[in-house]
Amino acid sequence: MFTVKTASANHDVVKQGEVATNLQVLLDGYACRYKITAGGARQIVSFHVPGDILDAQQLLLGCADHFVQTITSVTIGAVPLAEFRRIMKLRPNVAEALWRDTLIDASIYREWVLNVGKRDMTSRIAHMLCEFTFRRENAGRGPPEQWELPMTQHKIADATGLSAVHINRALHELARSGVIASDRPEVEIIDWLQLRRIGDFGPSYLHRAP
Amino acid sequence: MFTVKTASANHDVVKQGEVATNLQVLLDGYACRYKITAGGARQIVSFHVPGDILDAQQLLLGCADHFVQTITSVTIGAVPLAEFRRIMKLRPNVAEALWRDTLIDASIYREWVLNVGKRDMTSRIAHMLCEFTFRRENAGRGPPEQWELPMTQHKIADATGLSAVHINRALHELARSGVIASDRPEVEIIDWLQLRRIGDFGPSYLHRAP
DNA sequence: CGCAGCGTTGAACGTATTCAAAAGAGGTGG
DNA sequence: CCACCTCTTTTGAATACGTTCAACGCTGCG
Repeated sequence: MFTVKTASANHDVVKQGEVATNLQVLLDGYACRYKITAGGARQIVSFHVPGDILDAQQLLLGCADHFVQTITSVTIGAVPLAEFRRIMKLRPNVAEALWRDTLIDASIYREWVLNVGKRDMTSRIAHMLCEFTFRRENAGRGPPEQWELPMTQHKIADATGLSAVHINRALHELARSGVIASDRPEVEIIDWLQLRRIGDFGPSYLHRAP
Repeated sequence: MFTVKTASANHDVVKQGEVATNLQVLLDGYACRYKITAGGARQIVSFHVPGDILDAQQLLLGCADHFVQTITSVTIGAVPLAEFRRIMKLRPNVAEALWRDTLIDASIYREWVLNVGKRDMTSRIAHMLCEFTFRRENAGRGPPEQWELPMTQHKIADATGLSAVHINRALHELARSGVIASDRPEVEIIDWLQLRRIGDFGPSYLHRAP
């Protein structure tokens, strides 16, 4: 038993401090998870593609300690928490699958800490592009060679801990060196292997099929 | 049924690429979890205090995608994985508790992405000190006012994405402004509230008792 | 048409890094 | 007990990377 709802772009579907009543699954569109400092600076901590669970945390941890915002218009499947807990009792496999999902999320966060903490501007952005490309394809959203980048440069900046100005320059730099082609908003990966090399990207941390 | 072992400081107890045969629990001492870039740069993604599970990930996700290294000499409890899986089948509560633990880990990683991505030098270091102080006390390792800092400045640098030189300067800066006293290796928190304010630290993301 | 958000560009600035060098602390062996 | 080695901390100076500020063009939408 679940309901389907839609939301427009740039809308918070999970709010900090809120106690969830539903388990939300992203069915179509893209979203991002972010936190804010006391000073109001915003850091995107993950991107989400169709198939991702948006608030697994609330199942066991009370209220949300962050926000989840839509990037595009989305459709979301919502299962009442009580209902979901009942299913988990009945089918331990479901609980185990969710737990596995949580472990993968944690693995991705670790990679992001590394990305934001230790890689330089170009590498950092390339890595982010690689991850999104990979997950996008993995979610069955079309081939990795050419696709429309759903997020603004400002959002990429918030995700990489850089300024929007630099994202712009780095994207042009990558285009000038022939790794990507960027007639916005279309992004074309021209040299996937080179992009992976620049971004120091190895997909093993995503724990998906090779 | 579990065995207890010891390890000296700066020893890898979980290695990247290794498939675990045991579930390891830190019983005494401190440890850190880290990843490395292709260029050899190292980023610590979490610190660990007694009571923490060091390789919950391997339960469901095959081989480790990172390292766990001891900071001090430690004692570790090890439960064979097969044994542990049997316990989980028998007692769903244990599995749920572990899952909950994984969710908290993920929450901490999110905070670290924010910390490394968006906070300035001083705030970043103060936040790290706050978190460690809080978790240390929460693990029953003595009062938060005064304690020995187990990690070197180099490790703090690796954890915050800064250089060791800057950690040194920032620590002195914090000492000069009277927030901490640092006659190394003893650290004394003089003004806990001020340190929290500087570090923009709110413990809710740790999901512990207030 | 006019407004708002996004992308683009240049120049000045600032923060943190890097390099280099030396002093202190702890451990080991002669 | 002292000499020596290594690791950590400390300090200064030059450098580099990314930020900030400001302004303008573009596009889509009301």
